[in-house]
This record gives sequence, structure tokens and C-alpha cells, in this order.
Amino acid sequence: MPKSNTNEMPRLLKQDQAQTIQRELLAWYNKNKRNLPWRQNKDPYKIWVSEIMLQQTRVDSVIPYFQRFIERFPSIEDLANAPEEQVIKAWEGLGYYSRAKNLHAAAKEIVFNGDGKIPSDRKSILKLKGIGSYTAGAILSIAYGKKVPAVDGNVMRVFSRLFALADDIHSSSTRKKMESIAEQLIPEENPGDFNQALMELGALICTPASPTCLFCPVRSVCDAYEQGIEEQLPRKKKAKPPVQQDVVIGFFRYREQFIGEKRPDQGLLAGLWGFPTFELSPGEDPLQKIKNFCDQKQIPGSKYIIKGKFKHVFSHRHWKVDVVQVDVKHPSFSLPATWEWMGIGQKEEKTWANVYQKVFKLE
DNA sequence: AATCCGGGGGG
DNA sequence: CCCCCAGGATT
Repeated sequence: MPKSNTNEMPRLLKQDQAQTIQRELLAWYNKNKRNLPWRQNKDPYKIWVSEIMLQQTRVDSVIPYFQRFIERFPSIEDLANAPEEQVIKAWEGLGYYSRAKNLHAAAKEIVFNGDGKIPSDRKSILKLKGIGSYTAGAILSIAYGKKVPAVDGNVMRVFSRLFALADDIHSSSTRKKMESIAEQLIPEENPGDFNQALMELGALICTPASPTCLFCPVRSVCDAYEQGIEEQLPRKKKAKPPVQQDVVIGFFRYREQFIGEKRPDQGLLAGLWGFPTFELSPGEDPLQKIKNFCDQKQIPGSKYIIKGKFKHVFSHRHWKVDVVQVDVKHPSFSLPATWEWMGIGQKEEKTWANVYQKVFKLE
């Protein structure tokens, strides 16, 4: 019987192409890999922390956070025993704060309910909060040398070009297809280095715009390069435009004190500190919005001034911000539950979302 | 399958 | 201005 149709997946890989990719990519990686802080050893804890930080975040942004984080929490026990506020504080400014909460929760799970070791099998590690298919593969292959794919955005872009695949890389079925390709491609020897080599190639050579194919170690077996379509790949559907939202931020003051607001535990900037923030309907006047609120809540405002304006961009939401300073006659009125009087000292203690750091800078 | 969740760097 | 980054959780 010919075995041509016995594979579950379409036969995307030619044998010689696969071998060339393995050989050339590993050789290139050994010569060109960047010296990154989490590449100094294979401590699963450090690999884990780095991979969580690197989710949707560039290497250059992560480096200083990683170094401070490891300094502050050198081991998984240190992390598990730390209060959550400290973990969030170490994440301040990095974004996607649920990553920090999930990392902390998983550390506690491992240390207090597990054996203190990060699991080395895929099924167990996938149960941990914040670890999905990619991160599981990255930890298992890099830290434990397991032959498990780690398909991220870089790898999908590289595969789209190497094999001239026109699948939309934003669709969830495409990632499964890419993982099955990676399964066939990943070598027994050095699976961790191979996974990192694919990502490193995507970061340094096979870049989203104007890839430097002339320096590419696998150019000779790249289908997109051969067809001259590398600039057209990968294919992706256009993202939905972000929501435009006008907001007004209240900066309430009494002498050297100001009011902070703890954001809700769910949603945007969950659990971080900021200032009282109100969404405006189209055309609504920010000053009037604050005044009305003070009247309703019997907040004794004496002076209301527009302190500044700025724009802030979240990936899925654009804020046009007016900051209104409210001087109050006296601080002894009842505060909403999430509000708190504080002094300049609390600025360092609490964790502030970046958008609210901009308010401090208006001072 | 769609949507939500930050922030920043580079073209 | 645009893209998209060593993605995962939720619905």
C-alpha cells in the first residue's frame, strides 16, 4: 500500500526541506542568538517568568522588568510567599496585568498544593493559570528539553513564508495547523534551541515588514522567497477598529491630599489604582459631568478647573481624556467605597496604570 | 469564533 | 498613522 494518504495532515513538508531547515536554523541560531538574561541557564522558573512577560511584549521592553522581577523574587518560593500587591507592583507599566495575577496564583498552586516544581508534562502544566499552548511548549522544550512545539506569532509568520501558506494567522484553526507543522519539523536533538531559533529568526530576519531574506539561513528552501511573495505573507484579516471613548478624570484635592480610586477587579486595568474616571457620552461636557457628580454625592467642591488634556491608546480602546481638578472645602465627606484619600507617599506604594501616571505628570 | 486585556517601538 | 509584538481567558 502506498502511504501517501495515511497522514492525518496534508503532507506539507518535503523531507529534504525539513532536514535543511533543522540543520541551517540550528547552526544560524548558535552563531547569532542574542545574549538575553533568561538565556543564562535553564532554570524552569526563570524561563517561565520570561515567557509570561514576553506574551505580546517585545524583548527590549521585557529585559529590565525581568531583571528586577528575578532580583525581587529569586525563586518560585519567594514569589509564592509574596503578597499579590508586590507582584503587581513589579509588573507596573508592563501591561496585561492579569499575567502577573495568574503567574502569582500559579506559583502558589505549585508551592502550596504541588511538589514545588514546575510541571514537566504538557497536560499538567496546561492546568496552570496563564499557561496556554505556546507557553507550555516554550517551557517544556527550553527548560526540560521536551520535544513540544512552541508556536507564537513569530513562528506563524516564518511558517507562512517558508511553506507559502495563505491561511489567516488570526484564525484559531490556523494555529493548530501551524502546530502540526511544528510537530513534524521539531528535531529530537535540541528541541528548545530549535523552537527559539524559529522565534529568533522571526524577530531578527523574517520580520513582519521588509524581511532581510539575503541574510536568511533558510532562504534556499523558502517557498515564499522562491515565488517572490514574502512581503504578502502572512495573511491576516484586519482588526476591528478600537472604540473611541471620551473620559473625564477627577483630580480631587484638599491641601496636600488627593483622592485615588481602586479600579474594579474585572475588566480594564483591573485592580490597579487610578483617579476617579467617568465615561462621557458624545458631546457631554467634562467639567459639567464632574460638577453634577459632586452635587449628587454632596462633595463640597469649591473650585473646578481643567487641569489638562491628553490622549491615551489601549490596543482595543482609545481614550480622549480631560483632567478636572476639584479643590474641596474640607475632606470630611463620605467617599465612594473604591475611593481613598492619599498623600504623595502612596504614589510609590500603590500600582498605577500608565494612563494615570500621565495625570501625575500634569503636576 | 470573537472579544477583551496594555503598552510601546518602528516604519 | 499604522502594525504587531516569545498569547491566554472568557464568552
